[in-house]
Amino acid sequence: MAENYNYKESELKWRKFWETEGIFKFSLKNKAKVYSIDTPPPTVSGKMHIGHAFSYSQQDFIARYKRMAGFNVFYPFGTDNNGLPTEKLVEKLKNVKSTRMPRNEFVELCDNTVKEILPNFIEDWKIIGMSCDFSNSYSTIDKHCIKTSQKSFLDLFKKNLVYQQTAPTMWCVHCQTAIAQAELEDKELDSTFNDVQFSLEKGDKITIATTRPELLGACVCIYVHPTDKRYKNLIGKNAIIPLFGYKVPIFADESADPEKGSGIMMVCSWGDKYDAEAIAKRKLTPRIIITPDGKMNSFAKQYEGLTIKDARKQILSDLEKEGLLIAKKPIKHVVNVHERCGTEIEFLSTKQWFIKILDNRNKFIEAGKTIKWYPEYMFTRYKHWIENLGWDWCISRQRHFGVPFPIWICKKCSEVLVAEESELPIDPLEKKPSKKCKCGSSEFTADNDVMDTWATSSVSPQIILNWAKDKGFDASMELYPCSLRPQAHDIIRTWAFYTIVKGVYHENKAPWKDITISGHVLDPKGEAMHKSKGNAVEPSVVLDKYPADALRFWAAGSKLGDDLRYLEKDLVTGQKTVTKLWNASKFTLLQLQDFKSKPKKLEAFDIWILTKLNKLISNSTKNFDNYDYYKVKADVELFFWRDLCDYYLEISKDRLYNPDKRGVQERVSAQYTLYSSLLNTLKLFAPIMPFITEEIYHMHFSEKEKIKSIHLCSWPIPDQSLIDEKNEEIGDKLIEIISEVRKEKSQKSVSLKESVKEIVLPFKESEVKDFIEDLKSVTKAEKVSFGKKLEIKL
RNA sequence: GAGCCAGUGAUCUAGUGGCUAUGAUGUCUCCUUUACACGGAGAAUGUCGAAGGUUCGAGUCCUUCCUGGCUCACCA
Repeated sequence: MAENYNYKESELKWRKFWETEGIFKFSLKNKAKVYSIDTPPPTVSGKMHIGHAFSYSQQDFIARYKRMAGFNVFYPFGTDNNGLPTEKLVEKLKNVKSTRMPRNEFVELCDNTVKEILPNFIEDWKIIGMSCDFSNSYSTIDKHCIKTSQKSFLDLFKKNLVYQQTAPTMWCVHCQTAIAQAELEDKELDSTFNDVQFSLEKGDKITIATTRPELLGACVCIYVHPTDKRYKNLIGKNAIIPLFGYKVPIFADESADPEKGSGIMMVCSWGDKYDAEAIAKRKLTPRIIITPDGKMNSFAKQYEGLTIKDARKQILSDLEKEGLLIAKKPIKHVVNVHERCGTEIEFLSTKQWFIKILDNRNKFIEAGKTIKWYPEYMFTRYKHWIENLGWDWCISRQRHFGVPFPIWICKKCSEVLVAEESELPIDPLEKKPSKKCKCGSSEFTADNDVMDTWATSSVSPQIILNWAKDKGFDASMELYPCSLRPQAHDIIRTWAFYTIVKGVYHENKAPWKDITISGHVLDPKGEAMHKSKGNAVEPSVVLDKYPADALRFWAAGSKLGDDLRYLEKDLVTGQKTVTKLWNASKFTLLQLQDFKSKPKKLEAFDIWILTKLNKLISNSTKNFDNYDYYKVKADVELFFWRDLCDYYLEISKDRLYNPDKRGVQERVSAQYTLYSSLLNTLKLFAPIMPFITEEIYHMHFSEKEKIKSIHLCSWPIPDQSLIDEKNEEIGDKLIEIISEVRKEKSQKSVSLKESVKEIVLPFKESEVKDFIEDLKSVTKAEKVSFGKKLEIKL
């Protein structure tokens, strides 16, 4: 055995071994119960980030445990590479603008770029030791996924759960597409709260406070609260819009808050959701003033063509010139921005596809209740999100690289014709429908729109299910619901929620039995990591310096749902544990070279450590079953470091080194104990540190156990016959004595090797006699006697 | 504004009613000991956020408050 462990060499070696030997390949022949994991397909970006390394490690602990625990683990790997995030990446990598090139060229460029970067991207997941079946990887833009996604749409269409509507929807003027509520983010911006003077027909003046003066030309009516005494006389009158000069009616409406601003509110098309509701309620004709690319249109008169920002500036300055700007207070306010680009969202009236979700909120909450959430409180977050939903799910995007809607629109009667399931996957821009429209016409147009990326990733359970079926999956293997959905908490409102929606609509039940939610990685100060903040840590940099096992060991240090700070010292601790395993194994395996048969009888201290080991196995099993990998990590670490290395290895040395003095059977007993303790420690650590455990396993145990990978070994079962509480209690007391002797030597600045003349033990001889020889050797005591009080005579 | 989570030695952390509160990192002292100095032995450091309450007994349960983080909402 080499002096030092070369993790770089070793990790690469085992990664290749697992792949060429197909260790994690899903087996159709395996008749064991299936444990299926609805793995998150990471969005293809340049590189894996540390948050990925963290949460994917956590799910891999579970996958590896379940595999050892005897399940036939179905653990496919996928990547999410369609839709806006992929387009953004391609635009950045290739320095292009999708709006400035032909659509098909851009789509092709996306396709090629994804193919180009995918292998390297996936490699990062292999490096951290993910035990997915990489021979079966899906991509959300591949034919199979497009088919599954389009099939989902057809099913919703048939069930009347999807509809197309022209209405004000949230719009990103930068990405030039509609977006969904879940894609909003808060951003605090500097702005001004402006008191603007409006005139009434008879020359009276009123003041309205607004943060959005550029929408003056979009104002269609004015609200005051019905009980607001100040403004009772305004109701029913008209107001004249400053700078624009047209008249709008003044209504009484509950939605005007007398406390806010001047208590008078202008309704514009559209400042927010409530404006849209107000205009619909009053049946007013909207004055839509913003173009899809964020400029002012002809309603803005002299401001036409300006950007929103410029129009705001110009209008404010003109108001000021006219003496109509009564006050301008600087404020900080929080606005909704598009999460992908940070642009403030607008409301535009466009034709979009929506999946009905508002009507069935209760169903989604009920379905959520049938899933076991780890940690439990994450369900509350899910529930609150649903309770606060304000919109149906807008799934159409005015983009290019994504799943096309499997529909055509009749040129003559505008009827929607949907594709047949057998035609899928289909691009209606390239293929004509196989039948005529109801009206007899065969002239159709197809939509340029594509689906929201979540519309596809939300069918990930169906993607892997259909895929398994295609591969000849035995129908008796229950795949839906999946056993587990692992993901991070930032996408509860998107991925988890949308997948449950689709599950309820397509299969009438929740998509998984369990869901585990990982936290985020924070910087050393406990703040969120952002590339722009410069505090992000790259896994490749970490892995250049530390073993992947150390990274995983660190990731095992926090419980599900908890955020974890990235502190380099924790990686050092992980690395030390790897080294310690190597060194302890070096010693142990050397002692095991001639170990063949079981001992006739176990020595007292051997029973002591085996008792602790079997209790540890029992607890670790329980903890892993509850997804409490952090407890397993902490318990095994403590057992290994303290009980096994600090105490037992030292205790066993005399018997191992001096069989002529201590007896051959006594040595065999120690060998047996070491074999069992080390092998089981390795197994317990294997899900967390797969590389070092595999390395050590292959140095000795694979030959004896006849299983080609530690990750295919069965999870240890506690041997109740080896648990001896009485023995453990006495052993613990003697461990304390050993500790006292060490303390005494340490305080006297004497080496631990130094012999002790006599130890007087505060026990009855009969009670501890089986331990005495080992106690004498480990403490280097020349003589042991028994008395009332502990005495250590150096 | 609402909800959720958390507040334990210098730092991070375990601990869901019961002996002198766990472990790690850091600090200090000692030990080159035949697995390991990426080690070992030991020491010091805690009014368990605050105040009340329940209980024979509370870090652990309840109430209120304070602080931090997250999520959602408001954002004329």
